[in-house]
Amino acid sequence: MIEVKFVYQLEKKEKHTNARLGSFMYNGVKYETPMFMPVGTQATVKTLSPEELKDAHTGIILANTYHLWIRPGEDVIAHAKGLHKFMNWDGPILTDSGGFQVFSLAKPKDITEEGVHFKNQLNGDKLLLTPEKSIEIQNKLDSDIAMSFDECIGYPATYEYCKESTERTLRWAKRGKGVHHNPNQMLFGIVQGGNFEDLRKYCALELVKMDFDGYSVGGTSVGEDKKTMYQMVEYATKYLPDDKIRYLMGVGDPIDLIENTIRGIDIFDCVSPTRLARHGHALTKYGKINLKNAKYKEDFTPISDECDCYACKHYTKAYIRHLIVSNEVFGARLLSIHNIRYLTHLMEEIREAIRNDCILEFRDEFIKNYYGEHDEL
RNA sequence: GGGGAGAUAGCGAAGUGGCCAAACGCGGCAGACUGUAAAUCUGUUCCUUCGGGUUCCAUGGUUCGAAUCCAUGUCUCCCCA
Repeated sequence: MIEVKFVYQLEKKEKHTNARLGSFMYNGVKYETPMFMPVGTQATVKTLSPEELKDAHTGIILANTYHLWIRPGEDVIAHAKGLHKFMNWDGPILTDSGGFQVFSLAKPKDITEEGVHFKNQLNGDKLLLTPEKSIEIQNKLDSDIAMSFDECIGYPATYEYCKESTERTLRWAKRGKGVHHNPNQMLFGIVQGGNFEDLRKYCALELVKMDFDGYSVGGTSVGEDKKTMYQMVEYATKYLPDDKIRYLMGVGDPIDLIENTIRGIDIFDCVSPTRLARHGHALTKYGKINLKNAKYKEDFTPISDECDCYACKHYTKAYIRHLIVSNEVFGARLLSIHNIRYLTHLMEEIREAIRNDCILEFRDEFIKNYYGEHDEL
């Protein structure tokens, strides 16, 4: 469907911080960064149609190599002429490599130099995912951005472990790059290194030497506090080239989007808007609210008066609460639509603030509202 | 009219002499969730001034001790006429 990979354009750097405004053209459409990417692990952003995603101003979406590998299998998707056709999404797609599943599913003993041994949770089969295999699968999926196969290190981790793991992740990055031949697909390297400045620096510089199409910061949002996360991001972005896109993996808390934009990140992904939605939570300017709370039982106002999403334009908190409490999927859909739109709108505001060189003021104002003295918190 | 079974927390349902303020499920209330093994998980759910107080249909009894045994009553369900 897409003939050439897209090119990131750095358009502006904010005056007082490392925040960046950028863009790229894809399929005749201009996309702007900083951007938030919803996660669609199994070739679907849970409960939402492509039309609903577009209405929520979604740019890139994510899919997952590991999950699509074990079901339906990359060949099925190749036979469908790629992920875009398979799932009817003509916007950009980024595939995660399976590196997060090393963190979430594998045990330390399952990780070897060759790759990572998994047990297929669907049928018990023994699986081996290697850097080469991950790239081969992503080639077949035909996503627009492939990720290097890495180990997402948990937190806390010792210096020795982080060093060993990060060096292996670098070797894996090199091996993956060696077998990556899809001319329509970009390949990103992933900076690991835990919360150790020298390891982050070393990893970033080594990846840059390998010349990837973009760089991401991994190993965050794995249990560390916010201060540590921001530090890890600073350690990494400092050494990444200006002309390449920077992607912070797995981060989606609203304040984290702002803080890490300030530290030079361009794109983010997170399951939180859709998962929180399925669990009954709505993101608002005045904090996260839990619609399951009894106080919304007869609240016949929208989640937000200012929000332009389908859920806010047509439905009340009381109705959505009823749906969630009744375990009706429409409730999860409405909240997913809202939460994704909330984050894409937040990114629009962030871009506007960068344009106006007032991202710090924007952050302070945001925090005042989001964490202020409001009963929603 | 005759025979049988039963009544336990908001609901369903275990428990049939002490380890019972009473399992478990549902419902209720709240919390967590960050490259999705997640429409999941956790806590809590008689009252309380946190010392304790009052409970297992009701009343009376047996017993050191009763949701549990006995008597009577009330109510419910089933079968036969």
